[in-house]
Amino acid sequence: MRKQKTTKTGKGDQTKALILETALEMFRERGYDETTMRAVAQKAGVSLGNAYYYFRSKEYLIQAFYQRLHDTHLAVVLPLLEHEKTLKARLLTVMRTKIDTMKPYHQFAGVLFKTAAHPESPLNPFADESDPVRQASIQLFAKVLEGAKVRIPQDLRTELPYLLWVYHMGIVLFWIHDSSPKHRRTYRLINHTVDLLDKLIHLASNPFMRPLRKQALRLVVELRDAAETIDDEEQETA
Amino acid sequence: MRKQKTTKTGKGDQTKALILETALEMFRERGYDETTMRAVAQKAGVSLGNAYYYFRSKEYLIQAFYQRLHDTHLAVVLPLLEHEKTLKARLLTVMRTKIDTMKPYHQFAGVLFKTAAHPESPLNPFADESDPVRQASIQLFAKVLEGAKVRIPQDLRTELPYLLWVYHMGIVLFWIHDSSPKHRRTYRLINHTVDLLDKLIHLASNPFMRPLRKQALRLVVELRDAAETIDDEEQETA
DNA sequence: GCCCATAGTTGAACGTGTTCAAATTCAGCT
DNA sequence: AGCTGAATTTGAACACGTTCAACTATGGGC
Repeated sequence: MRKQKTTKTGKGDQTKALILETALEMFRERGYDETTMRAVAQKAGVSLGNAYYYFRSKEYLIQAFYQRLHDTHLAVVLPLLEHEKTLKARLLTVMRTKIDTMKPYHQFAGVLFKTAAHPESPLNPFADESDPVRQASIQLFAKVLEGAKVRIPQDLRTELPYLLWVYHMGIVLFWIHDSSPKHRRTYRLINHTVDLLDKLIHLASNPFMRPLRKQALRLVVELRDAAETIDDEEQETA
Repeated sequence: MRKQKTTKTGKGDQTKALILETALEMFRERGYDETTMRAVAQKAGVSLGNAYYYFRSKEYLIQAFYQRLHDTHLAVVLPLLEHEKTLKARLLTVMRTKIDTMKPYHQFAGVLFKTAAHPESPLNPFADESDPVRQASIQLFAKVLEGAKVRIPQDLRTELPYLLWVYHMGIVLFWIHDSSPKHRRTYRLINHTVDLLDKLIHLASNPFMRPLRKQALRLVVELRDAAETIDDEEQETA
């Protein structure tokens, strides 16, 4: 009675998937701005209005892009992580493969951040606790930590996945702006920052750093909570 | 012969200023998205095309907003700085007045960052070495440092104005997203981060931190240089 | 077999930012 | 006074994202 709705929602899902595939393909080939909703609809063989029936706006197509990207990255990085035991090596692997995965979308990614940085945008990666992609991404950094043979105090260990995710967002932001050949600058930045991060984490784990560490972590928690509460009222307005 | 071109460029400057004033006023009252170029042109008493003759795009109107904001902030903060002697107090003063100054534009500011975060945007505050507003803003933090009675090693002292500017950008970013009453959260964040920054600067100035400090500063310089070189090729395309 | 609520689909229409060829004004020159 | 080229100004036109009232298909209930 409630399970056998094969056609009811089935048709819609199919059309939605078709539009999404078409859009992502065109984004990859021509970039975001150069891909019009009309062109997507036409190539997908549906009407313009139909595309808007499934995606409230052009921006919402980007959310699907986030998801796709993360899945691809996971598939690449998880097997590689099994061979790396130190925190530094594991972080390096994650960051390098992340950039590798994003490469085909370099042009497209610029727009991604432009819209994501807007507070009212539904794509703002810092808002909306329930965003599954972000949670999954933070989860990956938790896994990076778990598998590493390193002693880290519990208070820091709790917040580190989130902090590493923020760091990783920073690297991505740099990569978006990086027009050097083969994005060498970004890879070099990853090498340097991971090395530095590794040292900082060890320093912060030192017992005599405890008071300063505690203070910094309190701040981090406050920031994170604020980010999650923010923009709540704007859901109604939209 | 070359000084007396009163009317030649004078007329244009006048029209340009008129359009700008009108636009900023409407931005403040209705927000950026709700202010159309047509409305600006009409209120300014010029044609739509004329507005585009002086401002290549709607975004270019924002650049003037940056400038205006900084000038206002300077006028407020410079007198106040004369009474503050410690680094911490001086930083607090600068940051608090910054938010005070921006308050009337809270809604508008969201869009500002949205466009500014786009790598190809002419407003990207990290690109374009020659951006005068950014230089002036960094200069303010240099002044904050100069007037403070604190011993800081030369290598750090050189980079600190830039680093403080980046920090200040982070606070502004938070403020844009902050919908708490009277932006209390932002002011609280400023209190906490300035306190932390003060401690970190003292820690980093400690002789035994020298190697780590050197490494971190090398990274900072590289990042800064990269940001300045970036997006150069895109000037042609635009 | 008919009905109807719901899911799905359509394309015209709106308002927007932006472009551009043409018209107009203006200062200096003859 | 008239000419010339540059600066300025115009408004129609374009392409786009988005909305919406209307239409069609579908499948479960009688």
